[in-house]
Amino acid sequence: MSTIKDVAKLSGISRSTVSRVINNHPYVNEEKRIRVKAAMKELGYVPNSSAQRLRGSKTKTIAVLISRIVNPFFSGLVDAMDSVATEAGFQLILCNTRGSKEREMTYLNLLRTKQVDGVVFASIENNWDDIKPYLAYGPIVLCNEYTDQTDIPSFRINHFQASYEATLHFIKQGKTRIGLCRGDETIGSNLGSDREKGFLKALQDHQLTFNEQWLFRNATNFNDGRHVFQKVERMSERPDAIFTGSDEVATGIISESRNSSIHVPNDLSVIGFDDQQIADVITPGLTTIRQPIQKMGEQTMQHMIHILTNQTSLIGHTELLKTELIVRGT
Amino acid sequence: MSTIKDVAKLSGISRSTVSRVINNHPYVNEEKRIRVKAAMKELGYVPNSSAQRLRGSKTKTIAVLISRIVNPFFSGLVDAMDSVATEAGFQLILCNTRGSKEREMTYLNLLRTKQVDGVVFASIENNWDDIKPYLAYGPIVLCNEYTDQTDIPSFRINHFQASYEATLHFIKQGKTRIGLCRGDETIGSNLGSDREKGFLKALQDHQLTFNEQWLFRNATNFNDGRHVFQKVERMSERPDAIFTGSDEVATGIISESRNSSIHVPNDLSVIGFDDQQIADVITPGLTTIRQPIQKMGEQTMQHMIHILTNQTSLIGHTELLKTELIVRGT
DNA sequence: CTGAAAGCGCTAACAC
DNA sequence: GTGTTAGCGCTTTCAG
Repeated sequence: MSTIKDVAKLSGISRSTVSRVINNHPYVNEEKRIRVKAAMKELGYVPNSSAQRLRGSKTKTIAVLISRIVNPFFSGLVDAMDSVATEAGFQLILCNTRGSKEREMTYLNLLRTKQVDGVVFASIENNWDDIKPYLAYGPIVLCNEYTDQTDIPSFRINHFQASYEATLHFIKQGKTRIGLCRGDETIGSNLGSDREKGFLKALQDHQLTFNEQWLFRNATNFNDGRHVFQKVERMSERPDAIFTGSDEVATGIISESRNSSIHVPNDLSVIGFDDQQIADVITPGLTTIRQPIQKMGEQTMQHMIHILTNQTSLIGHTELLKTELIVRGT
Repeated sequence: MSTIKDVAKLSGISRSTVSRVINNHPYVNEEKRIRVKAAMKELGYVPNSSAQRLRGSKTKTIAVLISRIVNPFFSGLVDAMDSVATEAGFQLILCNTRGSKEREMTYLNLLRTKQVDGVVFASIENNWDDIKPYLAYGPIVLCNEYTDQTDIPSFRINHFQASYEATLHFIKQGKTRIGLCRGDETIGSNLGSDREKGFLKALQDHQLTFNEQWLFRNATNFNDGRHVFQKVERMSERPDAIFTGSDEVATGIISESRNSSIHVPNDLSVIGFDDQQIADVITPGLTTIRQPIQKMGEQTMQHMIHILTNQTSLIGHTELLKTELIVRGT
């Protein structure tokens, strides 16, 4: 493994000038620049990034925290972020927390140990109070998630409103016994509770009462959806519509309904969230709320890179992206 | 940001001993160990990983190359690898090549610049000749992909055989005009060509001829599947069955067929690859070849970590995992 | 068991 | 424009 010293020796030029060539400094004699480049090529020299990092304390690496990469919502987000990051010369460390608070803190420590320049939270497990101290070590940007305990930048949709609209759609269709699936109750996040509030507000605005039995907690994936349906099946008083927090859950419900006499959408309407590929392909087509996933990921990463590049953060900058209700068969 | 020097000063103990405490060396006086730990805590000290890397030339980081994270096959693979890596204290850098040779080489350079300890190829774009030289900088392990140009470890299925079996299934059902979708033609990879060979061998063994028109190249995602169907629709002599390289492509074909008079599976049978969630949910259910994605990812990462930990590689070790034909409606 | 000291490879003043 | 030099923060001989 050759070092800058070897290049200097071979080319007969000092280390500092070699370094200048590496970093494209101006004011380097053209002839020497060529000699240095030739030596670098001959030795197959590449700068050692650990040394550069130690010296410059920049890693050109960003940690992206998500709960499950296999969820198309998150892989879409990561994909969008990756495009922007790559373009700007940054790498991404994949931080798949699997919903674990401990793992989230472990990843957050990458910031303290200078292994990453910044952290993007696309899912959030811990209370903000526990995360806040890490702001001292580098920028943190939120994507999708948010909390009223802080005003750091967040790129997301208005979950209250989206939820209100979905519920309203049910009501307009004459549904009166409307249920709700929500995800885990993360203390530090307002996402789930805002969705619940929007849902309840819509019911309240139309004089509908809510049966607590129709609130399904911790429903986040396909199998959870199947279990939700099984529970519904066993109920004496069943909901006639369910607003789910994700297309995966909704798909699980629809899939499981096929083994039963309860018909979707005649007996049970379903609305999903995200507008994933599957929503368009399943029969009946899944009515769902489309999130601008790509835009959300791109804007988040652009902002992070802006902070990292210009050292200035737009504190309190919250970008609210538009959602759209996609009406299909369910 | 406090350093080892600060800890040494505060505790009144030398840097070397502090370092020993950090690294859990034996032979450190218990009382001193406690004093050091107290000082570390008081200062909120964390070792700077760039310095550790520079000194020790270990990064505890592995690069995973895939072509598209939004493909459920790859996100499943990454998820499995991540579990194993995290468990062993390694991080993953996500290398989404998007099918670009250049980007693949850029990522491969992480190995040269000592930013990662090893590289896993779960997709491969360049010719092996161009990748080979990088073996000098660290271990490379293949997952899913392979090439006969090298015998480095590979964890994968037998694509020839899987393809043969799928084609045989069509033949047993009385199909005679069988088409094939394959992905990009990567020079360095045998995957696509082996699938094609298995397919052709099955036809040949049953005295069926192959119409070149029914070979669809560069079909890798949902939209490609839709285009394939559109092409089929315009043909005067249509295939009565298509073996696709992925469930995504198959889903695209089925989805597009709904706007046409060609009925799946009556007029056109389809077999997918991977057995993704969607195969079970779509109607009609998609017949497909199940790959042991999780096991493949886990074994690959276990092997990589084994190499990194024990400095020994099982050259020529190819693990062939079992596939299973899942028969559904198409 | 512990401390002093020598670097790992690189960059950035600083002087020429 | 260019070379000399002093570290960045850490680990690891090598003596004690």
